[in-house]
Amino acid sequence: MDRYNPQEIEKKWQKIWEKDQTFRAAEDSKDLPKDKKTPKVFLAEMFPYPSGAGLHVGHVRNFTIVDVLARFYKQQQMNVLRPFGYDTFGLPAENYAIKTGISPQSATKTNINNFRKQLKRLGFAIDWSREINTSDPEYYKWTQWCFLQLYKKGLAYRKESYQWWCPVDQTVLANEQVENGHCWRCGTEVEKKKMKQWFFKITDYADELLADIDALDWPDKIKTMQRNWIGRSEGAEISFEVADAGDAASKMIKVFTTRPDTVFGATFLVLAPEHPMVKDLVTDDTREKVDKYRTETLKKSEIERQENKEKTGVFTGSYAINPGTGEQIPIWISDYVLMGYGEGAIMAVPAHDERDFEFAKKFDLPIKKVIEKPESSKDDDECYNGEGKLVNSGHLNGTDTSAARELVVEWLEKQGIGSKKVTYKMRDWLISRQRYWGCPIPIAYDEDGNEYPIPEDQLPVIIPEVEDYKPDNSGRSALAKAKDWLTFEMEVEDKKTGKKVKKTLTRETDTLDGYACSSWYLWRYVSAHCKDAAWDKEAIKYWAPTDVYVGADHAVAHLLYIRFWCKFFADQGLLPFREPVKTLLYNGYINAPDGKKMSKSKGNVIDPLDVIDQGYGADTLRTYEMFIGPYDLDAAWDPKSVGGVYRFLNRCWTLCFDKKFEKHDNARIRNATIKKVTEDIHKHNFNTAISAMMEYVNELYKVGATEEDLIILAKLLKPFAPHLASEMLEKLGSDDVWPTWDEKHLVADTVEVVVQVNGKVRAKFEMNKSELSEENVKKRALEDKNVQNFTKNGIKKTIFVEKANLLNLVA
RNA sequence: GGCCGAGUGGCGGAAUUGGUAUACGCGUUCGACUUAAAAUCGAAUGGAGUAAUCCAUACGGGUUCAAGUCCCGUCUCGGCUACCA
Repeated sequence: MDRYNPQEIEKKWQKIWEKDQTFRAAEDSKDLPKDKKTPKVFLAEMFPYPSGAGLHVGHVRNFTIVDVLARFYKQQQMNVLRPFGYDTFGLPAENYAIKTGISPQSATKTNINNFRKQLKRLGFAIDWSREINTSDPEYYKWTQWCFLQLYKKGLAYRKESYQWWCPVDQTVLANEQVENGHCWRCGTEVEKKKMKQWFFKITDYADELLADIDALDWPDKIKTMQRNWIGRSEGAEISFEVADAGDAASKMIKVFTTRPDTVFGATFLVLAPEHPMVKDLVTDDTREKVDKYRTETLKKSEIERQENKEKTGVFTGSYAINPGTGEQIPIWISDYVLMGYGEGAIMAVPAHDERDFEFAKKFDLPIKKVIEKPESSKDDDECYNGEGKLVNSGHLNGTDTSAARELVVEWLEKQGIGSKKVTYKMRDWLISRQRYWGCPIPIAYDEDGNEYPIPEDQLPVIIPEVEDYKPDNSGRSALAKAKDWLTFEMEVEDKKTGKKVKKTLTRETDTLDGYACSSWYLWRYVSAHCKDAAWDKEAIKYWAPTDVYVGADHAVAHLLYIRFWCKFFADQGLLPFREPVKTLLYNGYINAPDGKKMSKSKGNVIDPLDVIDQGYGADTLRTYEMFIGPYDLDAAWDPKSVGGVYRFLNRCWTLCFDKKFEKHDNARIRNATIKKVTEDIHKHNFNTAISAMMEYVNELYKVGATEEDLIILAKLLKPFAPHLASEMLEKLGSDDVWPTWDEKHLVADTVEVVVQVNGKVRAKFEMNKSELSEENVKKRALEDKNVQNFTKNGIKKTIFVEKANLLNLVA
């Protein structure tokens, strides 16, 4: 008989699947399954950036998880949608173009072709008819359309904002291009430069994005990260009057606090150095020092500002009035107060806030206790930030801090100087990139700088090819160099007269953040080639939302953005659901055999295609990566263990092709294995599902396998090792319908009873299940010499646990 | 500093959620086959001890008839976050 030859059978089955379009799902409304009884399942991985290096083992792990589920559900006769796509915009292609002059368009095409070929060699059950690519005009036409929908509702807008700027390369840098405060290309320290930027108003959805996290079937880790990212805090906004300010515009300073209950303990105010009111608060005496401090802080890089944990600051020369005590308190500026959060100003309560305490100590400012900590409190720090009863707080003395938080706000509200306020750490999503290789923002400007959206019927705004891909020194992308593209004539409504006029407009040269392109691709999949809409209404109703989404990255960014877009489009009546992903699986990384991250520079990269070509084949690779450990944990590659999995598949082969069928009755282990594998796949315990199959095969080797045993084995194996399993099923003349188990086979006639004395195992014996009772077991147990030995001084208590077949005697 | 997760053989990891700790795989050792090696097949494999038995799930306590699992404290590692008022 032939030996197990993965090369041969894998090629054979890949050809068959391609020819038969085995994994094709119903495309549009006409095509959708009428049969409502067959449930649908929509599975996807986070689509990859197709780099020139091709697939790596991390991709294989990610995609195999999806594939196992897709094949498993398909074998269970469900309607499975398992598409694939490429996230192709981005810096690597652009940098490659700058270096080589090869256009990103063409490099991307080459890379996709390579990726597709490799994916096919892994035997993934992909519906290739709906392959998508974000840099395809057919696709980004609809990304631009999405942008316009947000624009129409005021959720895409422009405002001035600081951007990273490299003074040597004369270009704007994305956050990820800034490494420890330095430009990733030339190593120059980067600066912040104020520029007009596009934003999406994700903050409008902050509350819903937060509230809906609870109900998600997502890993807690991600849920917590998203909650922290949104960073909602409830508190109050309080206005402090500036003393002796007269009728000046800056008479009141607004602060945000989560502890309004401590307002009587506010002994000074601190403003962020950038705070616009600082200039009105300085006096002739302090001006020089304040100006110096402000320039120094602004000059400091973010890194320096973070490094220097010691508090710094200067007194402005002005005072504010504490609304509780009526006392005058000094106003300071310090870089520990951030302009971007709350009001950019705080009331400092040094007795009950550690940062304020530190600041007060350093500059010798008064510290006034307003909370009496409860006697039970073990906290013996000088600064107490817990709960307690108020003291030194006028009419609120004796009130609990929790109640006081409400009362203080009510009291301030009556005086018109305070109100409840909620703030978020999350900011609006900055989406403009001064990059060539991205989706053009469909906006143009007239000579006065007025914005005009490109009408939907004129989409897509195509990316023009250029000669030189370098950004120019104005901070604009290389798109600005495409002169023919840059200016054009369009009929628009004149902003003043309201009449239709033809105007010469200049296009926006910023492109969209790549995350915008990936914020809606899951919906494109349901009708990948739909010509007249981003997604087909009927198809989306049938397939979406995504049932299982698998990835290893983008815990907050991408996974928050798709939730935001989903809620937005649901509000426009374009999506019939408010959360895009039901179950999220977040898989771990695969590290090099030494446990370190794989990297080209370290030379420790394992190429999955090499593993296949070494002779192991795709089935071994897939099965190994599922066996390597729990899917959500990082794992180190172990070349020896790959061999172990290959041996296992080889044993499956031998059992099927090289041995005679036996008549042995293996119903028990067969049914137990079906149950274990089925339940484990449902729970995503892929590693233990494979263990169970190994045990099954070991047993069949010992006692001999019947034809039925082998059919079951092949069916269970198919999601993991589809080529081998298909070959086995072909020989056995069986379909691949997922098997069910019969509980009656799992109940044995006899069971092993365990007898413990004081919790330690002292005897084991077989017993007929029908005779299993406390008395019978105890009687048998006491016949045992060992048990007698340990119970010489009598038995105080007997515990019988039927479900564990266990008797514990307390002696 | 804060929040979260983890710590089980030589290694990757199992353990029905409080009920026989160490499944499965790797490695190692022995044996079979072979002129030999590889491959394959079979057996053994937490530690100590001749043995009965004892000791082992990071460490120290506790709850319980019974703890890897629950509670309290300590240590170590990993992730995220970083003056967010």
